[in-house]
Amino acid sequence: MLDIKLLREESERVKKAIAAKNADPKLVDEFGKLDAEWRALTAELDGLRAEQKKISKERNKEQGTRNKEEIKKLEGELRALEEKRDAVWQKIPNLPSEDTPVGKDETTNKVIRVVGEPRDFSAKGGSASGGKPKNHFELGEALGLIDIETAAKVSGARFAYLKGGAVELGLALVHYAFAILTNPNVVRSSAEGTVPGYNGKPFVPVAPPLMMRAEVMQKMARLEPKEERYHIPSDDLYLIGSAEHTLGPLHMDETIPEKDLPLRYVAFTPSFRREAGSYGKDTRGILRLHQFDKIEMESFTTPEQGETEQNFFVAMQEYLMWSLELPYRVVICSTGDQGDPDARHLDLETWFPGESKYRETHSADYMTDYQARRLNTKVKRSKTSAKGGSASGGEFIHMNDATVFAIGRTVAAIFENYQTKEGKIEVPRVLQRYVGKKVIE
RNA sequence: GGAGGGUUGGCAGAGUGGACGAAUGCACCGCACUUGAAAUGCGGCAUGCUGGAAACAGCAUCGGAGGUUCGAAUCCUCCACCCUCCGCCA
Repeated sequence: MLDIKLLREESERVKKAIAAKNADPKLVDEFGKLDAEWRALTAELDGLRAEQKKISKERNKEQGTRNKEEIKKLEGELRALEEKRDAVWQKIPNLPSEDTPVGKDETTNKVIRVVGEPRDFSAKGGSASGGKPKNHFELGEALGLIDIETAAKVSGARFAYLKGGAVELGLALVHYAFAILTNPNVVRSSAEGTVPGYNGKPFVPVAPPLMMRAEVMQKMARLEPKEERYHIPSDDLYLIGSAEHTLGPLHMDETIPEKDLPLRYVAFTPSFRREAGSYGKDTRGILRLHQFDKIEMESFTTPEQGETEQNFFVAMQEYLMWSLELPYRVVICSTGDQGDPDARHLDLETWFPGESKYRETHSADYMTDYQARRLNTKVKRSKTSAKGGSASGGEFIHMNDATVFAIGRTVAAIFENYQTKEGKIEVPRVLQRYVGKKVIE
C-alpha cells in the first residue's frame, strides 16, 4: 500500500509511475475522488459525534436519540465509502525505483553482469550425445532421479517424485546454504563487499508456518491473484507460495528499535503455486511445479538501507552460485516485469546448457515500505540519528526478500552443467562433503 | 473436541455505566542538585485521522467485529489469540 499523502499530493507522478508497471493510471483519479468524498463525510460525522458528546453530558435523552440516528446513518455511509476507497488504494502498485528500466515485460529487462563461462560441451569430455548437452529431465529420468509419470497418476500434472541423488543434492544445497548464511565471516565479507562498513549480521534460521490467514496475506500484497493460491476451505487458510509470505509478517504490529536493525531471517519451506496462468509452459521436467522447496531470505531495515540490503542479498546469492561454479547473470527487471509490491526487482538467471539459455532461478525483491505500511511494522529511531522532517510517530520499516535456492531449479541446473559424457552427474565441489560422494550415477 | 480463566499505553498493572485516553510503578526524555556518577526532586512522555501555515481544535482507538444506552474499557453477542484442566494425537 502506498503512502496516502503521496497519493494525494503527487498523484500525477504516481500515475506516470504505475502506468509503466502496466497498472491503470485511472485508479489514482478514482482514489482521489473517493478520498475527497471520504474526507468531507468524515468532517461531517466528527461534528455530529462532538455534538453527541455534549448532549450526553447534559443527559438529554430525546436530542441524543435523534442525533444518534443521524450518526448511525452517516457511519454506514462512511464505512461503505471507505471500503470502496481502500479497495482502489490496494490495487495501486508500488512505485518503481529510479534505476528500474521502463518496459512492457520481461523482454525489456536489463542484464547487469554476466559471471562464469558456460562449459564447452563440444570439446573433449562433453556429453554423451555427440557434444550436445542433455536437459535436466532427460538426465534425471535416465538415472531414475525424476519420476513425473507416477506423480501425475498420484497427484496430477505439475508434480514430481524426486529420488536418490536428486534428493541428496537438494538436501546438500539446504545444508550448505544454511551453513553459509549463518556464518558470520562469510556474511560479513559479503556485506563489506556490497558497501564498506555495511552491517554483516548473519541470518537467523526460521521454520515458519506454511498456511496463513487471508487477511495477513492481503497485507503482504500476496493474496491476489487468488487463482494462484491454494485455499483450504475447512479452516479458511491459504498455503504459502513462498516463505516470504509468512516471514514478512514476523514483526506485524511491532515497532523495532533502530539499533536492532537489520533483522535477517532465512527459511527453508515448500512453496505452493497453482500456476494458473502458465498452461503449456515448462511442462517437461521439474522447473515449474505446483509444489517446490525453496530457501528464502527476508530482512527488515531502515528506509535508507533498504536498497543496499537488496544489493547485499544479491551478493549472497552470487557468492553461493559462484562457489557452486554455475554460470549466471544478474538482471534488473523492467517496470512491466515487476511484481506489484516491488520497487526494485533483480533476478539471477542461471545457464542451462541443455536448453542453451539462461533461466530465472533467483529473485531479489525490494519492497520499500509497501508491505510494512499495512503490516504496521515500524522503526523507532535512536535519538542520535533522529533528523527532523517526516519522522514523527515512527516510520515504516523497509523490507527485502530474496531466493537463496529454489531447490528444484538449482538441482536441475547442476544436472545440466555437471553432466558427464556418460550421462552421470558430478557433485559440485562445495557440496561433496554434504552429499558424501563425487558423482551421482 | 469438552470445561473454565484471561487479552488495558514500551513493560507491569488498576479500573465493572458518566468526573476515564485511562491511576500507580518501571522504563524513557528534559531540567535542577552534584567535581562526575548514583540517589533525589520537578516536569514531560500513546497512536491514527480530519481541519489549520502554525498555535491549536475536533474525532477515533482499552484483542477484533457488531449490539444495548442520552452516555461503554466497564453490559450483551459473535470471532481471534493466550493460559489451565480433561479427551485425542506425531
